[in-house]
Amino acid sequence: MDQVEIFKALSNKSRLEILNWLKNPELHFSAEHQNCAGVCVGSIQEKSGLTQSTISEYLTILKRAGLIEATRTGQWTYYKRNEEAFAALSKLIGSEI
Amino acid sequence: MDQVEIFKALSNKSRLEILNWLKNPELHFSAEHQNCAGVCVGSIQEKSGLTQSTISEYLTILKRAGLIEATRTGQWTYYKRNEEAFAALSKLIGSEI
DNA sequence: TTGGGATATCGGGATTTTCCGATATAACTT
DNA sequence: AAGTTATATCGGAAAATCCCGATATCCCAA
Repeated sequence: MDQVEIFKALSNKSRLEILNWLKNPELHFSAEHQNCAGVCVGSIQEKSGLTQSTISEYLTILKRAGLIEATRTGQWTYYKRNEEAFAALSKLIGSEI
Repeated sequence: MDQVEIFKALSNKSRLEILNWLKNPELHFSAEHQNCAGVCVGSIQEKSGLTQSTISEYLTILKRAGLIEATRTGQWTYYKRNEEAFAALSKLIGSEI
């Protein structure tokens, strides 16, 4: 758990927005663009207004920080939050840092 | 409470180190370089190995993010943690973000 | 097996961050 | 008033980040 990498991942308005959307996918994405594995890249990209390459990169940054998880199914990659990571981070800030 | 500003402030190894030192000043600084208002800039600078200007800037960044507080006394500025801010951030990550 | 759709990676210009040395300011001392 | 000490601010080189367009890869369908 690289603290600096996590905080860097969180140091961007667009990435915080993505994490917020993924907290309640059913609220932010239509049913056909999500499943139990998460939401696909294209839906996130479309909603964000940023380019596909940027969103793909941002999702990779969040994934490398451990904040989200990816599941590839056919040509789609579904991303969802790793809630354990957020719980651990919350605890860390509340006690260690 | 600007989330991005807070996470940017935390996105640096040296600044995280400073916050860690300030968590238990009595463990990391000699008694004559601290008081109830915190630890003075020079002591932090000396311990860090970075230059005076860099440490002064880093403390300003942490202060602007609300993570630490400054008290000027004569020619010294004492810095200490703002624990409420850390508690609030922990709560935020555990529920909002 | 070829074409198309979804995602990842590459290369890069613009901006920001990192950390420095030099200089300014502010307060104390004599 | 002049010198000293503590801190803040300025200007800048190097590195990192932001976000893009172009291209590559991967998978499915016809």
